[in-house]
Amino acid sequence: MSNIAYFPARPVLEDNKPGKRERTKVANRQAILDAARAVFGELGYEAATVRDIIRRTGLASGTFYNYYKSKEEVFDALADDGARRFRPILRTEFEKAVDFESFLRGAIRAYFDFLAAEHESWRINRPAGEVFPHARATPEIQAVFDEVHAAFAKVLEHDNAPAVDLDYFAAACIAVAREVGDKMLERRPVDVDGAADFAVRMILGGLPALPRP
Amino acid sequence: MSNIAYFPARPVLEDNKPGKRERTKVANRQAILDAARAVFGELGYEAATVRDIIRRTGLASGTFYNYYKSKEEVFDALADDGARRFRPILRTEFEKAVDFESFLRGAIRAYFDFLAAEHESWRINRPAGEVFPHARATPEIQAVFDEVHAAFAKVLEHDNAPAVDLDYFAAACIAVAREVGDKMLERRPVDVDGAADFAVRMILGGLPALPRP
Amino acid sequence: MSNIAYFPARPVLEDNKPGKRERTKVANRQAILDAARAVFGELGYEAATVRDIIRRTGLASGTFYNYYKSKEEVFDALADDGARRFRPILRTEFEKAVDFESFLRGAIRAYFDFLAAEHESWRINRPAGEVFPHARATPEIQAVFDEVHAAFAKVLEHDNAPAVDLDYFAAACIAVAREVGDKMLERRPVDVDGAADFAVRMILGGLPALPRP
Amino acid sequence: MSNIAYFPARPVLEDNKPGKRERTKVANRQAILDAARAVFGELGYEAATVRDIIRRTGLASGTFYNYYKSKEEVFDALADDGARRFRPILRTEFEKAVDFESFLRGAIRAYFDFLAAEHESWRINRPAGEVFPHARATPEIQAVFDEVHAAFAKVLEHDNAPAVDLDYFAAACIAVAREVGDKMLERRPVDVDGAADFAVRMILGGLPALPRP
DNA sequence: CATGAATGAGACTTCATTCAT
DNA sequence: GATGAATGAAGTCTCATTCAT
Repeated sequence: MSNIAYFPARPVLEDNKPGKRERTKVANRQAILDAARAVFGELGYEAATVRDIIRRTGLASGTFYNYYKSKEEVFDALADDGARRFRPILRTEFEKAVDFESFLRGAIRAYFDFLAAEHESWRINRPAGEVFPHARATPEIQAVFDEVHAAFAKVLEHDNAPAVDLDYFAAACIAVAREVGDKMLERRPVDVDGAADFAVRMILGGLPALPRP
Repeated sequence: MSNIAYFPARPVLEDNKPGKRERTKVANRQAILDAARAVFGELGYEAATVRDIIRRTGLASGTFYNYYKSKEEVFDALADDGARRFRPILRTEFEKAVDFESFLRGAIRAYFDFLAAEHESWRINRPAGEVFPHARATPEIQAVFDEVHAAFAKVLEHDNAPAVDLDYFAAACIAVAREVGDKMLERRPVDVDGAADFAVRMILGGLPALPRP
Repeated sequence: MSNIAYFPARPVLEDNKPGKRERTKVANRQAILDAARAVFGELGYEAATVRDIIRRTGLASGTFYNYYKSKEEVFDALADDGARRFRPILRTEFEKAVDFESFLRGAIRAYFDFLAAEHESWRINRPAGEVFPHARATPEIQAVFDEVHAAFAKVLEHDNAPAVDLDYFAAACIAVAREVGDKMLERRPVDVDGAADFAVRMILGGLPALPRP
Repeated sequence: MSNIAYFPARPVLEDNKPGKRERTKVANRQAILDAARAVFGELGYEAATVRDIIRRTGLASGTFYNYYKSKEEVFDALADDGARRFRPILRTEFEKAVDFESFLRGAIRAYFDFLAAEHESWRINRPAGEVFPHARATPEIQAVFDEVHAAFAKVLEHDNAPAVDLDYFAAACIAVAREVGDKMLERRPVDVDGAADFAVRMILGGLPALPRP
């Protein structure tokens, strides 16, 4: 069933395929990222040490520092990574949307799907009360927030919706999505549809609009 | 309206005049708490060390351990302290409330007032992106959440409001309050009334109910 | 023959004798200094590491840092120590002197005696070409130089000697003393008298005044 | 006057036009030397690392090791370089000399000229108290010292001067030259003539012979 | 109880050097 | 011969915690 080709040691450089060096570099960077994700997941950000991450990669200690300067830097790389993967998804939702409601529904649904998929890597053993990693404001994460903000502005304008305090509103929406998403992950089975429906109704109509369980 | 049993008030000493030993002990404990608040404020929780706290205290290093076992413990004491001071306020609002709306408005307003007052102690120099200290789920903070939860349940029942997913709802409300509160603190002048109005409307009616700026 | 009193464990604090704590502190500081002297002697300044010094003291690694911040700092302490011990000797010579010649002779003689006495601690295994530790300009060493300078000025003035470029002259005298002293230490037996006589004559009369061997 | 055999001159390539590989090799070696000079000048010998030198070179780290085995080796190459350039100068002075005085004057003058010319490369940013690089006794530097020693012996013998302790004397002369030379470099404007005159008189006649400023 | 020096584990980091490309 | 990433030994130093005074 497997048809994975086993590459011979000597890299073929016919076209502009990267040489072996380049490939190990990429692999190492990824290995560090993976190890870091696992370690942060198990110990939480604070308790984790660079040492722990290194140990898990199997690389030499010095190698870590060829890629990242500190625990903080890997962490941000990790966070950015998530944000960077989410942005195109968000953009797609924006493009598909016809009005605010459809955008909101699509975005939240996409976010919850994303959360559920990422869940495994992050949720394991996180010390109670430790902050969700994406809570840190890396530039990439900030960009996502900004994008949400901008999308809201555009879509609401398109709807000829009356002006609101967009700063507060976007913050509140993100907060609702984050918190409900968090709670969603704690339930079994994980009910993305239900959670998304709740969050959307909450934002669009507040308490009276909430679904009856 | 309220018949929730609270923890007993701090026992009042007969003559209200603690002996010397007692006074020193209380003073030391307070000194540590104050130093810790300042240090956490300046360095953030992670970067702060027990050493830093001790240094600022002026006490001997060993003395610290007569009061707290670790940085985490002081932090929790600090957080609990906030929660413990907020709980009676919350309780008062609960007692004054006549329906859900009045409770929500009162509670949020009280929370924002509380935030604004505490602001000074916490906000200074916090590294960008660091999590607000009250984000940690200490028992005392959890108790506040639980209390909100319970109060919501009672008040909504009293209103004969239709059932909702209280867990999601309370989480969402707290999230909105927290986030809008945070944003409020960033604006000058700090507008408690406006922020509270926004949060309440958001929760009660969602987007269509929001105030026009 | 020995009448050294063995002090009981419990320190007697009748008068202001230092307690045990104080005494270990002094002892530790001295132990570090001694270890450092030995290590610098054996490995040279550059090759020596803080670790080496610690190892030799038998103290815990952290203890070192309770006393000195770095290798450099111990080194300077060591150098200062020498300078600090030499200054009173120099002063005495200054006070005994009746003219420049007697001061010069006394000072150089004292310096060479000092060198010879210190010799043992420093000379062992010093890598060829490594600089003599007193070559570093610590404040205390600078003070000795300044004192020589000042003494020269005073004594020459007292002699009604014609003005010379004191800066060059003092530097040259110190250089001669240092270098001849160094060479002196390499010979067996160490001939302090001969070396001092050479240096003094060199300074007072140059080549024609030198002793015939 | 001189019949001292010197090391052979650098072999002149037949066509004076090195092949490409040869040119690169020479250029790299020189680049490393230049970078090292700069780095030692800026950081001092001890603080400087091979890394620093490589970085400044722009070469790959591995390349360094095709030329030198260690920081020490480059340093010695650098020092030797100075000594090697100075030796012919010294030799010329020796050949021109008619007696001790003329040799001494010529040699010191030449040394101070040399110092003043080299000054720029070395003096910049040298940490206070760090030793002048040529203080290290590399073989090539030792050779200069030995040559001074030998020249002194020959010239003094030629002068039918009475025997002196040549070892002390040469050491003292070098010390005076070094120290006065150092001080000379600190003054503005740099007065080579004055400094040389001072050093020569000091050696030839001691204090009474010094110039009045 | 307060004190504060000693402890030593261990985190962080750099560096010289190697070696596959 | 040039390259530059990987290596891992080793050094620096901090920190929480203990415990004799």
